Amino acid sequence: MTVRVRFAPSPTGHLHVGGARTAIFNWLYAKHHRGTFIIRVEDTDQARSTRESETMVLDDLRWLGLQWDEGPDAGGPHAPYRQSERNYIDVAKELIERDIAYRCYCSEEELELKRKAAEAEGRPPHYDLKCWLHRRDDHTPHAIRFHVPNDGDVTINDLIRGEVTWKKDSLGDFIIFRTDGLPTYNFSVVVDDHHMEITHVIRAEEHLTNTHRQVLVYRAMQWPVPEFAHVSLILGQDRTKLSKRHGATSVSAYADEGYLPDAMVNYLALLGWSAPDGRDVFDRAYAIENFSLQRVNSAPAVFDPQKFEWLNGQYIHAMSAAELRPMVARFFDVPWLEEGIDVVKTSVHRLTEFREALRFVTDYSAPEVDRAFAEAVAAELKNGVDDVKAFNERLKNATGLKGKALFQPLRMILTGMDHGPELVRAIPLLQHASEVDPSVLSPLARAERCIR
RNA sequence: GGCGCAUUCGUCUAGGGGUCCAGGACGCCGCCCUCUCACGGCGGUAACACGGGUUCAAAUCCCGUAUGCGCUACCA
Repeated sequence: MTVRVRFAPSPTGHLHVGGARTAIFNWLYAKHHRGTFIIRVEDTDQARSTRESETMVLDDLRWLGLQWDEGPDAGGPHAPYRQSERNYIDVAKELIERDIAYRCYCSEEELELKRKAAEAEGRPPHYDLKCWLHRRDDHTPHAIRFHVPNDGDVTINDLIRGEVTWKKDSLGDFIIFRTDGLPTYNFSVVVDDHHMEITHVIRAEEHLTNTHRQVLVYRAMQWPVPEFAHVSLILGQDRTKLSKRHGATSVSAYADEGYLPDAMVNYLALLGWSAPDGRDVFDRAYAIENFSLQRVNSAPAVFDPQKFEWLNGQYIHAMSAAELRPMVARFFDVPWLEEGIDVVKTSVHRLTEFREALRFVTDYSAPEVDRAFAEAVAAELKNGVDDVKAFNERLKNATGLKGKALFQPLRMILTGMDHGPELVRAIPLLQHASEVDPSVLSPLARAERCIR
């Protein structure tokens, strides 16, 4: 049987890192098994869902490079891929006819009162079965409930958590269709997953205790129950669920801060999953090849911005200036960008930092530099800088300065003489001329790097 | 309240009865490289929540406690 998995975002804003990780796990699982990765938009909550949000989420997914095989804009044999476009009422009607579901005419106010009374008396706040005991069928506004008999229990074998069991009497009759004519999540998700022939439901832990309701629907319809895998939550550094209070949490925010999609996929995959050989830095091909749900941790994970930034730096350092240039250009662009990137990239962890790292060239402010020093530099410059090491050596002897004291003012003078961009351009040539060894050339290059 | 899930260095984790006085990574500290800052290399710091069992042997299995989180909605 071929694996079919789906990521089902609610279009209520940008994709957040938690959702992104769930999407990544689904995608990795599908790719590993050469299966199908599907996107389905859960937009039955019309109050919160918008088409603009859907576009944003889809764009975020594309930015991450998680290409879907079926879904919005991709088509596929199991359309529609938006819940708002699917018909659910026929299934509900079938359940009513078979006396498994029933119409409920209770008002929300009435239910609210009963719930509070039950809680006050220490009883479970379950529905009191009023409309089940007095079933009727008329056109006054009503919701549809699923009847749960108080017998036996429901067990699933979660691929991440193992066996999880609930007693049926721990849950009351639940709504599958609202009065406004729209299906609830616990119902629509089952109908969708069944019609799309989803084989593995990989989703966040917050859905774990809804699963027993869904299994009941599968059983009632005599539909095959898919495999489940519930991934733990991502926490902020205060160990509460990651939210806006913790700073950037949306994928697009990280994109704006200069993080690379590959680094993000890598980091998020590491939050809960670990490579069999323990490596932290890996590309997509490696992750796909080695991914398995058995290696997904069931405990919640704290998002660590420092490690993410370090990892992003690893990607930047490993990339060539030519590869980096178009990505950096989104934030900052000059004609000599590629040469500049080449000079400073090892000191950068995020794409947005290139601007600051190259500031010494673009907008230095003329400092007070000792006149004698400036003249010494000018004199040495006349001799040329073909041998950087010798140049530095002569200058050091001439001024009696070294280290920071030497290079800071030197850099200022060089850029102050408007040689900045030319110097940056010259650096790769100098490097070449000085026969590879960076330690030989670098003094000048690195002097230019010195910002503070 | 009820039900469910979780608990290894500050953080991400390895570990699925003996090979663990617990390994790796980030961070932090130190050293090396270096005429500055980085990069890189080397080394160090630091953890099995607690209490009972089971067993010759438990981080690993079972029970309980504590703590955290989730669900218990006509949200998803």
